[in-house]
Amino acid sequence: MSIDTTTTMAILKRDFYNRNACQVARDLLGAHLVRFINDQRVSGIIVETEAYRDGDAASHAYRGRTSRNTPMWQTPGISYVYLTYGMHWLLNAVVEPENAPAAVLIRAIQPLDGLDIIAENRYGRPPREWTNGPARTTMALNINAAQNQVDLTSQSDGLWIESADPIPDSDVCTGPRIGLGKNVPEPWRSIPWRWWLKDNPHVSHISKKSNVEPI
DNA sequence: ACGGAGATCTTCT
DNA sequence: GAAGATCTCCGTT
Repeated sequence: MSIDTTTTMAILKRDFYNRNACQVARDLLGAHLVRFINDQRVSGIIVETEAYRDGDAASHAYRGRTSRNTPMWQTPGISYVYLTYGMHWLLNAVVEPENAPAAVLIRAIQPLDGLDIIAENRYGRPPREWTNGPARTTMALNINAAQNQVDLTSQSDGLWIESADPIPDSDVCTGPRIGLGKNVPEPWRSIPWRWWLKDNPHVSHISKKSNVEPI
């Protein structure tokens, strides 16, 4: 789909995040993930997300609160950044009311501003592979442990999300979440809690093996 | 284009 | 001690 990038942006407020993770994941499609690096704006359009909810066996929060997953219980609208596979940082937005552990994983963006910085951060890779995955996205935007538990509703920490033109349902696809452990039981294993923009070339490469169905 | 394996280390059992 | 909300490289088609 083509995307209008001339819209006037507004930073998403806490109320936006204080909702069911599935609704937030759906509505984050098309929003702009923005990072400030060396006084330069680096951003991308969110094109793929996943929801993780309370009681969800695939969620980090499922077996209770630990030092790592504590942000999931905290104020909606903060970040939850964690290290996976010993080497990759993944960015989540914490959602739902405080004490209801839930988050939305940002799985892919379409590069928008600061392409020179993104190219530098993803040196040697073709543009198509700059941000088409959750760890590729954090590498492109210099996101790591320093961005854990920052306030996404404020510019003060150099990482926030802005609203843009709403995406119609006809341009949204859903499917099962990617990369879940093989011991994750049904219905969580195949529940369609991943959302992406139809035909967008920047969705995560690893997800392209999975099924593709419109809402 | 696709598939398999290694990388690498924190977190929790 | 094992398992990850993954990426990259290197093989083969």
